[in-house]
Amino acid sequence: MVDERAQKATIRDVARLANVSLGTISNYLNGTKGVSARSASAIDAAVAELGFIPNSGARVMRGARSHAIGFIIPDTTNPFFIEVARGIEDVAIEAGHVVVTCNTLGDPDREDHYARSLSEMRVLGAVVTGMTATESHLRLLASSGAALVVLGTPDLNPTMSTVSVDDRQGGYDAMSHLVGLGHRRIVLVGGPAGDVQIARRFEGARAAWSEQTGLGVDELRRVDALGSTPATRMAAADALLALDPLPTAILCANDVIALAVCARLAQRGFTVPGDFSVVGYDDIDDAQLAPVPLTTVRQPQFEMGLAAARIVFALAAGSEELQHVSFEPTLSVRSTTSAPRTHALAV
Amino acid sequence: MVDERAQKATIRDVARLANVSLGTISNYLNGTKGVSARSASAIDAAVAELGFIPNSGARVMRGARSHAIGFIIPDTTNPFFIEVARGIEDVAIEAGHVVVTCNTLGDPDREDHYARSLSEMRVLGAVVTGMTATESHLRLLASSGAALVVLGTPDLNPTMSTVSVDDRQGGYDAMSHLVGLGHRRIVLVGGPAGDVQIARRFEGARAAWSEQTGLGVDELRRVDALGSTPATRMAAADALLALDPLPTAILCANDVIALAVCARLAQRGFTVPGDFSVVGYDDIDDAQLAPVPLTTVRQPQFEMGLAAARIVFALAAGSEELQHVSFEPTLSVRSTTSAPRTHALAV
DNA sequence: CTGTTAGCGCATTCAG
DNA sequence: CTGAATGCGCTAACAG
Repeated sequence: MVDERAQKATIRDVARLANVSLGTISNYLNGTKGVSARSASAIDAAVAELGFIPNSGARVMRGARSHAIGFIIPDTTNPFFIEVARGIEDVAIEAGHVVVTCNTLGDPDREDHYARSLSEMRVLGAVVTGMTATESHLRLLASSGAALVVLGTPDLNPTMSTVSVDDRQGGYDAMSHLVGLGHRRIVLVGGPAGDVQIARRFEGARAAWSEQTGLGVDELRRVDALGSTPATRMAAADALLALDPLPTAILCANDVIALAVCARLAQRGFTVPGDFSVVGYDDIDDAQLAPVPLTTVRQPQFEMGLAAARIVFALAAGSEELQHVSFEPTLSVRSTTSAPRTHALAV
Repeated sequence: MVDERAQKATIRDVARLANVSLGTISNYLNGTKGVSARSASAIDAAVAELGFIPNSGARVMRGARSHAIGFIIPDTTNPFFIEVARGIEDVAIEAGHVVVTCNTLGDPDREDHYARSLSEMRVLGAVVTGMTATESHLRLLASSGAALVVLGTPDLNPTMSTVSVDDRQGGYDAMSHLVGLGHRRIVLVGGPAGDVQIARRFEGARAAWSEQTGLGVDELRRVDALGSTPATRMAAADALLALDPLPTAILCANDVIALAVCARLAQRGFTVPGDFSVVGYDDIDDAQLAPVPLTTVRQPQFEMGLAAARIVFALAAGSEELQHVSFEPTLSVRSTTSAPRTHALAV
């Protein structure tokens, strides 16, 4: 029953060995107050000898927040979120913190588990990807004292700080590009229903369409990937190929979908942009690495992570005011788009 | 200076409101002992009314481990690790824990930061990707009482539990496939130096080569991606195209490299497998999603995560014995490999 | 089944 | 600059 594994040294042991008092150690280790050089080196020696590791639980119990921030997302397999996470992580590390990535898969049970866990940990704050942000799990987290920043539009989250990109504009630009190239038979490829961001992008796309072509938005067809797996995206590509008449251009809700569509088209023997033009959204790394580099609307993922994390720290430091940082999407024209074939134009 | 943000309710407040004692609350909330139905409902009501959120720091301070496990990896942009993380996460959630993903980038400062942070948090354990595993940051973590499992070979980590896949065998199989197809001009494409896993894979590949062709291993050329970024992988592909004579087949250390190589070849106007056969390693999702589905050696990433996390919990529960779980790699032949062109055979 | 009590490791008083 | 005392929120051990 003996547990030899656990580290036993406490700050008291250090004090004893170094021959100084608790307070001095604490002051030295936390830089609260200066201590004499003699004490300092004695403490260093004792810490090293004992292998002393402060117990952050004790600090937290006294009312401090833990040195951790959460990042709540629906899907870790989307490189977009990973890149945002890298930005968050860099800021967190600089502040001596860690980030707990919470992959909810949109499952309420998992959302609840994570909100509760982060709350009990007394995390400093969290970056959440959200739609309503009034959801109960987020309220719980907020009530625990965590500083929340949502990756989403300010208008839907008036009471919280936000980091956003103008989705409507991005969709508008993507569609303008396609229309400008001469495309008039376009499909929108979306993801699982209920995603606000995607809705905004398509809203912008429809606006550009009717403004610039004078045609009705019902001329724009739509296909959705019914899930967040490779298989569902491939299926969406197949669905789109069953459309009659075939589209000449495909505007996707994100790059992961766009890349899957491109792959499927290639597998089916079609060429891009010869047979179809394709536009993505996000500009993940893989977009430029594709066999035919993807035309897409860029969101500055890493910078968004940086910004969100900085707001978390500012809020946690006592800043009262909501902050709303917004970035502009930028169309990145690469090689998956071109004018439609002449015979296609002659509908 | 008033901080209204933080949640103030403690277990004492709950006790007062529910009119029961501290001990009863604790017993009820933790399921340690049964309590009367009357008490239970009174407690539930009080918890809800007060919005009480237990402070895990207090529990940890009393000697318990925190409900978190770490996952230390060199590069979050490799989908391989993300998939392993998903496995770890599923087990963690089931046990009411969270996982802290630590992206070190191979930087000793970051490794140190994370080892220290996880130690101070008193995490239950950690899954580490490691080479030597005797590295100082891992020793620190172990000394904090965390249960460690390494994703790596048992022979290099005799003192720790491991989850591994037979890299040598995987490399052997990949090479056998290529040799069997008739390829005799093959390049090995590796990653940043010092990766033990890659060394093993190539070791197996060389063994298959000499056994099956009777040729010397110096006939096998090698090119390396000098970093873990898209750009370095593209550069490796370009380097390979500068070889004279050109290879007929390319054996890559992992899928991320292989996919980048395929993309670059396509961008340069070459066809796969027409001009070059390509083999990857890992079998990440993108492998089958590529325009031409990638032939690769599969490692069961998700299952590896599951296994590693289970060992962490077993160890933390007091199991003394080291565990070594190993998986078999399996060659997944898809469409990037075929016999070399005849003219290429006639060197 | 319930109530009481005694610390867990640390940072922050406050006196020297 | 140092030392001693206090209490943070909680659980385990024990007494009723």
